[in-house]
Amino acid sequence: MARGKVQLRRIENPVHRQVTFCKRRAGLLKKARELSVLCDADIGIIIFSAHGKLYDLATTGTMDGLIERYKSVSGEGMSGDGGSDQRMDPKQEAMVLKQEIDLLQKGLRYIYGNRANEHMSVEELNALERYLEIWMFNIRSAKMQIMIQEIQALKSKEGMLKAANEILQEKIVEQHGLIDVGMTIADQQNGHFSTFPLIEEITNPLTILSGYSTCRGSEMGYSF
Amino acid sequence: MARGKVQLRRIENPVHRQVTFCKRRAGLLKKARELSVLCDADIGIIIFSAHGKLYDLATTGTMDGLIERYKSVSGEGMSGDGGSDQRMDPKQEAMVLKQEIDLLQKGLRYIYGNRANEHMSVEELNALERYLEIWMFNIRSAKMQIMIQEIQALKSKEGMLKAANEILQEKIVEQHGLIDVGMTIADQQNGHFSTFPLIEEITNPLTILSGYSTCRGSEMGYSF
DNA sequence: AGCTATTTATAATA
DNA sequence: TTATTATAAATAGCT
Repeated sequence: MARGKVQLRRIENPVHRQVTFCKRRAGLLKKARELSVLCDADIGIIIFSAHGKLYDLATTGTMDGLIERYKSVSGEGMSGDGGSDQRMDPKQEAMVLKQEIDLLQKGLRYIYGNRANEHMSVEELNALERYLEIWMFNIRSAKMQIMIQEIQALKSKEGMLKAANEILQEKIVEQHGLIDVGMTIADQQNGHFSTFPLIEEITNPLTILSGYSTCRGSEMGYSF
Repeated sequence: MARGKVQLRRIENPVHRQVTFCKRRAGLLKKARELSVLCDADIGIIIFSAHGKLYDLATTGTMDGLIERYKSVSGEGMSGDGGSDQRMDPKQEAMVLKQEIDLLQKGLRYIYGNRANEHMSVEELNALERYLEIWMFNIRSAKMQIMIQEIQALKSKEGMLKAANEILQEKIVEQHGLIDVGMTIADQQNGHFSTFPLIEEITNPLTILSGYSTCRGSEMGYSF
């Protein structure tokens, strides 16, 4: 593509061919990474040089994960090319999951093990970072939800207890005239649940994550 | 690459993203075919769109053939996992690792799957959150280290070049009397590397947390 | 889908 | 391999 148009045929000069192979290989992998990032695609590339040396790239998880996903999908869609591009079926989703677990395991080995034995590219590290950010967001959401549910359960329990309390008090008043028990008054003043209204303000975990910028969570099919 | 530089990050506009996906996918496959022909390489590419639709290319034989070849070749090079860590004995480390992986897998299932089927306590979620924070820190450290190493390499290169430059200039002055070349002066004033001292300030990845976008500056050399 | 203005990739070369 | 640079290709933003 420069200093002369290129003919689409095998380069005969071996040196020239090797140089071109190096450069174009790098270019191809770069393009693949860009496409992956820009359009949120998962890409695997396998290159065997003429001499049989292997070069590969997996933009998501591991190559094995992508291969498994490929096999499951390409095997399924035998009924023609009609691309009904709807939501992913559970099988595919499971594949994606497996890939991510692969990446995470690799990350763990990288961090806890000897770094010399595990090679993670800056790209992989970036991918891991993205996952972790999304995770953190989701985990915080989950915690919030659990706590909110718990709080609501406690609230309703409180309501029932209060009601029961009042009924009991009335009964006591009926039986003993003006003698008051006192406990229920103390409980009400204590304000054990007085902080609950504040919960509404922190329901959205975004308010907890100070620096969370690119929230991809909502568009990834997280069903909550 | 046209009418405006593109930032290396997910395109948020869905229409725009889809168009770019189509165009760049075509471009990528074309490049792969060219590389294959020009340099006599065998290439397989697997692309999953964000919605899970599969696009593939095998320049030689079938994808399954390439996958088999990939598996046989990539399997060979694996010389075991011998990670002798000095701090912990391997057995213990393996246990820790296994526990963490279990937790992470559970977390993934929890997030991606049906939450009703996976029960994670707030304690477990907190543990997960702690792990993720540590991970994030470590990953950012790793990225920083890689970049800092590159920068230091460039620095030492610069030093050598400057020294060589001065020697050359002296020689020229010796030979030509007072005639000055000027280039080296310009280079020194230019301050091409004047921003390097700032690196010391951002060595701690925590300071990067909020503003890390995409370091494209020195990406050329990352070939891990 | 087409059309350009620009950005990228890279062939030739050292 | 790597670096440089003139040019060919690819493609982003619009129709």
